[in-house]
Amino acid sequence: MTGKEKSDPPGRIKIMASFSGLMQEKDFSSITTAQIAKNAGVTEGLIYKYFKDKKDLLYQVLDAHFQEFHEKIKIRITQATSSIAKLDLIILASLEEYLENRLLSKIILLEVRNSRAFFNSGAYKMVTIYARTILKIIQEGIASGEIAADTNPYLLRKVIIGAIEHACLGEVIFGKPLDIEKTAAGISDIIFNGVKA
Amino acid sequence: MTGKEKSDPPGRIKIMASFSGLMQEKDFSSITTAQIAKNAGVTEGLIYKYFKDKKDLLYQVLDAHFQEFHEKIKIRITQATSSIAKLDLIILASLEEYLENRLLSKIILLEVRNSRAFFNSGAYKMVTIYARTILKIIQEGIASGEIAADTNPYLLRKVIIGAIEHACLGEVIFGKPLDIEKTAAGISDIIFNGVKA
Amino acid sequence: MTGKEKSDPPGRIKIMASFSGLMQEKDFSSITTAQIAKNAGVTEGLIYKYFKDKKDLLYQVLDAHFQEFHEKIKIRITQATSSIAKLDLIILASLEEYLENRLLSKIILLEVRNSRAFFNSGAYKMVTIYARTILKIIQEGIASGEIAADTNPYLLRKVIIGAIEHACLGEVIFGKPLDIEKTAAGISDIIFNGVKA
Amino acid sequence: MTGKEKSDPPGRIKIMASFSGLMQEKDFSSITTAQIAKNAGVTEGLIYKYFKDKKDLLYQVLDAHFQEFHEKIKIRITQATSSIAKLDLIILASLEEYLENRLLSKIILLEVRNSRAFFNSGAYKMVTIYARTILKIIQEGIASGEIAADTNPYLLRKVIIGAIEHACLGEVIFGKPLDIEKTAAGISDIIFNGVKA
DNA sequence: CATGAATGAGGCTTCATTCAT
DNA sequence: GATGAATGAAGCCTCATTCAT
Repeated sequence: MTGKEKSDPPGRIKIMASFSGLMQEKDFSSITTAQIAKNAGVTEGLIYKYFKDKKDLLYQVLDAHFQEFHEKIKIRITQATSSIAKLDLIILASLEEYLENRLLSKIILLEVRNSRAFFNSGAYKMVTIYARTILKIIQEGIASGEIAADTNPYLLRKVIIGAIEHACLGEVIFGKPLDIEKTAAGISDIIFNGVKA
Repeated sequence: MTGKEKSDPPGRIKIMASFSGLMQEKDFSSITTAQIAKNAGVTEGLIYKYFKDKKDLLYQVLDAHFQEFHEKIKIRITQATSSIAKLDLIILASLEEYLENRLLSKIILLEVRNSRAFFNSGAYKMVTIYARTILKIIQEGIASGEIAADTNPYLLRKVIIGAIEHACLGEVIFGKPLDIEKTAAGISDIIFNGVKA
Repeated sequence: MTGKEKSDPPGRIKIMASFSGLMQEKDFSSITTAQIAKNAGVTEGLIYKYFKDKKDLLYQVLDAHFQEFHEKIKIRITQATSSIAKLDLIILASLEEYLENRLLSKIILLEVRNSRAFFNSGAYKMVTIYARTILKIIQEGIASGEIAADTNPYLLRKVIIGAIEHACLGEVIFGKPLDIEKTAAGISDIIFNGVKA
Repeated sequence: MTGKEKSDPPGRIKIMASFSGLMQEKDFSSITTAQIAKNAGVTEGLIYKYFKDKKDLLYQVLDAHFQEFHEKIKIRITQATSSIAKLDLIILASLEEYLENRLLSKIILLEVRNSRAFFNSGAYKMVTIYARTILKIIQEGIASGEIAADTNPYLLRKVIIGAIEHACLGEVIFGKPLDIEKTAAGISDIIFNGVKA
């Protein structure tokens, strides 16, 4: 329905797949166009038929992945009724996705922050939308009285996203296994109930 | 008192200063040895008299900054008595330092995660010590009954560090100003008291 | 007929030619990639599209020259019938080739010995084949009774090759002219008849 | 008696010794002044107090070694009476020295040929003297009727030196052990008696 | 739709060498 | 007699990118 997958030429698809694969193992700046092409069974030149740039390729791939990610989250949220339940779901779903989809998490956690250009990219909009979704739920929670009225919604969002991202770091960087459900529940518990005895 | 700065040759000092300065504006991989040298008023070759590598330069500079950072935090912590007060202080001090010392925060928040090599570097040990300090305080808090007994200390640490780091991101990347004290208080409030109404 | 020159891209050919030319005047380590490229009318980068290394370039060029060299020798040998006549031919042909083909002789006489890496290169195999050819002829000579039965074939080979190589040194290094036929005949006479009165 | 060893300053001696040692393992161009200095327990600058050049250092070291080498040979020769016996001795002694004194052989067999500059160096004179010694003995042999009258003495010398050097190559490059006496006897036999049946 | 030859800018690093102290 | 800080030139190599076919 996005109108993209329809008639994409084989070369384009191969390139994106190749790049996605490489991003699983290495970081952006250490992946060369030569590798991308070779890995895709395509010539280097072809990359520039479909992508303005190496960066453009990154953004387009990221875009595709993120779209999928956000779609999934939106669907799951509808299953929850209370705001807190929704946020719980987001925390859980985000952890799941981050860990399952290494490409996405690596880009969001590691790569993308390095490049100011990213923040002007289309891909960044998706991140923004994700963040806005969270913000809205928080605000609804405050409005509905579920969340304390004096809570700064922006700050809460930061704590939530920060917790999610940091919780994934060890896994993403060192490959340490992580019990997703326990972690999600724990984060949620800390943030909603506080840790004070 | 660290016994390091004493007899360091001028060139070495200039190089480190130059690099520190450049890191304020650009990210590691887009800083060239040529720039470092020019900016230091030194020849490129001299860099390799004092540093094995461009990376080695990064680590040594980071090391110096982090040492200072951790030193300050340790001193301030002693002023607090309760564990929660100590954690409050750490949150505040970390925010302050991160924002004041752009070099440090950029390296920790952005650069360093990209390089697996970093985790074998001496500089990483410092980060570990910082993390351990936080963990200890949490454990003391649990032992003393200040913090809920069923709290997972590792997870709490993740939430705290994640919150701190994420709270700084906007400032670090976009230069958005941040009210440090309010932010610190807010994070603390969320984490210790919870946001549930 | 070797099936190599057919579809070699122009750049590759130019680079090899340029390098061959430069080797005529200078020694390997004092030839720079910049010179090679300039002399070839090509950019430096292109070298690394076709050759892994500067060394790789050397080996591939050497390989091509040596192949030709050995081919010629083999053909000429068939014209001789006795073993001694064959060795005479080899001595003559080797001298001729060495002096005509400065590149080859310089590499074999001077450069190549410096680099242990050479002995693992494909080019070294060719040298081995050349040496083996000589050894076989000697052994045939011994078997057929032309050469004294108590001759150590390996040592004789050493003396032959040593004589050839040393005889060329003056020419190769100082450009002293050399009467090839007389020299060949002289070497042959010394080795086969001995110099004892 | 050469007037050198007398009051050589310690630094000079250390540098030469260090360099000699390094030449045992590596080749000239891959030994750096930094290594020489470090290995000598001296600063790089000091090298240039005593030697014009890195090359100059090479030549002076070579000179010392060669002088010793030639001295030994001269003494041994006097023990022989006939010219052929003398040449036999030279072949044997040369093989011995080459193999025992890796530095010397490596320089003569491998390094030195690469550099035209060498042939203007003082060290080259020594090689010349060595060569001239051999030539003289050959000429005496011809005059005395020991060696065939129609022998070209220059060519014979080439064959002799070529045989010696080539015989050592395998040992020097690959470390293949060599039975010196047998080899010397074999070379002598081939050259003086010929190999024709 | 795709190839593949070629570019060019610049990156990091090495090293012999000098000179003030 | 020796140090050690600093230089500068150049070397090899990498890589994103373009363009004619």
